[in-house]
Amino acid sequence: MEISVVLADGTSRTVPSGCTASQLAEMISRRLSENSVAVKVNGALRDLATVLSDGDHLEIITRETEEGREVLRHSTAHVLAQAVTDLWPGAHYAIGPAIADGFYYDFELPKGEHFTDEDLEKIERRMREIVKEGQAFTRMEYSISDGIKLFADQPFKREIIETVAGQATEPPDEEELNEGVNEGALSVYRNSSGFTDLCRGPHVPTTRVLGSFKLMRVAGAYWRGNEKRPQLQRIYGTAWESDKALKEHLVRLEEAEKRDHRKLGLELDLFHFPPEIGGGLPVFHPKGALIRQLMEDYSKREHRKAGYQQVWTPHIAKSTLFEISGHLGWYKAGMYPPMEMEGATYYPKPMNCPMHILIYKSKGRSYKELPLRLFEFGTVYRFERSGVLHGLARVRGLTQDDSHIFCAPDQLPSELARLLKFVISILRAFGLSDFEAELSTRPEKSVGEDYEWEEATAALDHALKESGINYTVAHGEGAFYAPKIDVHLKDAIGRRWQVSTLQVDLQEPQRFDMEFVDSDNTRKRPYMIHRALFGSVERFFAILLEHYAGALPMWLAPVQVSILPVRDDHAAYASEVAESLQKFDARVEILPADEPLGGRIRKAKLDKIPYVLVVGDSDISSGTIGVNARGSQNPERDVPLAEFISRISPELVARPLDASLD
RNA sequence: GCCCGGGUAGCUCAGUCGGUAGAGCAGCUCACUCGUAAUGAGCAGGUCAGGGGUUCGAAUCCCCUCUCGGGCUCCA
Repeated sequence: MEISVVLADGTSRTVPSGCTASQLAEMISRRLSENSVAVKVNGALRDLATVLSDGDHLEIITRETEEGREVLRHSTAHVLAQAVTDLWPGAHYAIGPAIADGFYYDFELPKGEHFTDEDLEKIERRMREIVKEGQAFTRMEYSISDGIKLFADQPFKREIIETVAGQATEPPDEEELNEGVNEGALSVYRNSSGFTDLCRGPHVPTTRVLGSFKLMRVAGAYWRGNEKRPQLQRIYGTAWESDKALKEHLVRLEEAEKRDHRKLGLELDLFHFPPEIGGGLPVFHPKGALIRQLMEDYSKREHRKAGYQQVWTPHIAKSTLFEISGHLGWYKAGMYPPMEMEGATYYPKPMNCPMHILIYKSKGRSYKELPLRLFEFGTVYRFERSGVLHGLARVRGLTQDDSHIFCAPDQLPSELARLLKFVISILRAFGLSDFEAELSTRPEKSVGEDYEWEEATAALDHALKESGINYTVAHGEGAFYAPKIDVHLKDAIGRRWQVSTLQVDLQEPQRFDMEFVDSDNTRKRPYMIHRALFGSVERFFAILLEHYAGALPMWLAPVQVSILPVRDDHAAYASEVAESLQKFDARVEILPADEPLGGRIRKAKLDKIPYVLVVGDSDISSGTIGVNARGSQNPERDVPLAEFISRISPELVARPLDASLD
C-alpha cells in the first residue's frame, strides 16, 4: 500500500503507508533528515515520529527556523526539568515553555531549598550527560484519571490537569494547552530514562540533537503569575540550533550590555542615582542635563508649530483635586503618601491631567477655541515598587511630555489622526524609524457607555489607518476608562520599547463637568485626549542612549567638537578655531597638550565626540585643521577650516529632514 | 513587595585558612611638548554599605537593615 503526501513546495510524493515524517525526511535528503526537528502536518506541529496519512500536507521543520528553534528550546527545557529531578529527588516541576531566545522551567525544591548560581553549573553538567545519552522522547496519551495518578506526587502538574478536568473552576487557558492538557485526554512525553512530563509537544526525537544551550540565571516566579500563590524558582536558559548561533547570541547580549544606559550614564558622566536622594530619583549632571534640554527645546518648538500651547502646573495639589479626578479612588497605590498642611491634605501629582483640566475650566470655552491643545513638560511622582525600578526607564520621579487635547466630538477622528502623525514625525526626528502600534480596546472591568467606547475606539482605529503605521489590536487591554494606542519602537539592536501613548478619556470630562458652548448656543461636553509622546523624558533619554550606544547624533551631542593642539604653542590657534566654531553655535572643548596626543585622542573617542580636530604647525601656516570624525578609520589632514564649518553646519541644526508635519 | 546574586578607593576589580587593605584607571603635583585610541615619576585617596553577634582577633563566619543587579508581580 502506498499513500501520497504534499510537500511544502507543492510537489506530491508517494510513500509507503505507515511511513513516518522522519522516514520521509530521510528519503528526501540526508541533510534534511539531520536538520529536522519536527513536522507540520496540515498546519499543526507534530513529532517526527508521526505516521503520515494519505493526502497530508507536510512541512518538515528544520532546526534553524523560528519554529524549529522553538522545538529545540522546549525540548531543552524538558531536559532541564529532568536534570533537576535527577539532582533533587522529590523536586516539583511546574511549567517550562520556550520563550524568545530560550526557555525557562519553574521548580519547587524539597524542604524549602533554593537554587544558587553554583547549582546552575551542576544542573548544566547533568543536562549535557542526558544529551549525550541520546534519550528518546516518546509521546503517550493518558486519560485524565490516569494522568492524575501518574503525577500523584507532582502537585503543579496535577493542578493543571484538574483545572481542565473541571474539578477546578477555570477553563483551560493557552498555558495549559501548551502543557499538553486538552479536554478529555492528556499528552505526556516520556524519556527513555523514565522522566515524564505533561506536554503538548512536539519534541525532538532524541536528546542527542540538543546541545547548543546555556543556563543563564535563576529567578523567582509566582506559580501561575499570581503573587498570592507560592513562589517558585525559575531557571532561564538560552538554546540555539548550533554552537555558532549560541555564541552569536551571547555576543549580542554583551553588545546590549555595553549599550546599557545605566553604564553609559556613568561612563559619559550624564546622570546618577544618589542613594541619599532615594531609589528611582535621578540627578542629571551638566552633560546629561544639556542633552535633556536639547530634547525638550526641540520638542517645545515643534509643539508650538503644531498648534499646542505650553502651560505650567505645580507638583502638588490638595486631595480635593484627586478626589474629583478619581485618582484617589483608582490610582492611590501608585501615589506618594499625603502631606498635611494647614488643615489640608496635599499629594504629589501622579499625572498632569487634572491640572490641565482646571486650566480649561478657568473660563467659559467656545467651540471656536477647539481643539484646545495644552502641553507641558510636567514632572510627576509615582510610587513604584522597589523591585520594578530600572535605571531611567522606570523611575519614581519622571517628566512627561504631556499633552491634553480638548475637542468637539466631531473633531475626534481628525484630531487623533493629526496627533498620531505628529507623534511619529517627532520620533523620526530623533532617528527612530521602526514603529509598531497597539490598539487596546475595552476591558471587561470598565466604565462608560457602549456607544462612547465604540466611537472612541473607531476614532483611534481611523487614526491608525490614516497614519499607515503597522498595528495590532489588543482586545480588552485598554484602561478601564478609555481605549488607547500605544506606540512601540524597535531600537538599533532590535529591542522593543513602549514610548508614546494616546488615550481617549471617557471619564474625566464628566467628573469635572467640562463643557463648551457650541455654534448652536447649546452647552456640550468636550472630548479629551491624553497623549505622552516621549512617554517620559527620562525613559526616552534612556532609549536614545541605548539606541545610539552613547554616540548621540551631532545635534544632541553635549560636546560636538574636541580640539587638540599638538603642542602647547598651538594653543592660541586652537582657541581661534574654537571661536570660529562657536560662532556657528557649535559646542566645543579644547584638550590642552599636557599629555601625548594619542592619549587625548583616545579620551575624546571614549567620550564619543562626533569630531576630534587636531591642529599643529602646518595648520597654523595654512588655516587648516586635521579632522578625525567619529566612526571613521581615516583621519583627514589639511582640511580648510571654512570647508569643515560648511560641512558640519547642516548637522549643527537640530532635527533631521523629515521632522516637520505633513 | 517576593526569590536569587551582589555591595572593598570616584570607576573596574583582587584580597587564600579569620591575623587588621591591594592593583589598574580616574584625581592632584612635577617632568615630558608629542600629528591621530593609553608619556613617565611621585602623591593622595578606605568606618571594606550600615548595625548587631561569634571570636584573643572579622572585609572574611552568623543575624538584621539599607542599597544595587537579574527575574516575578505591577505599569495611565
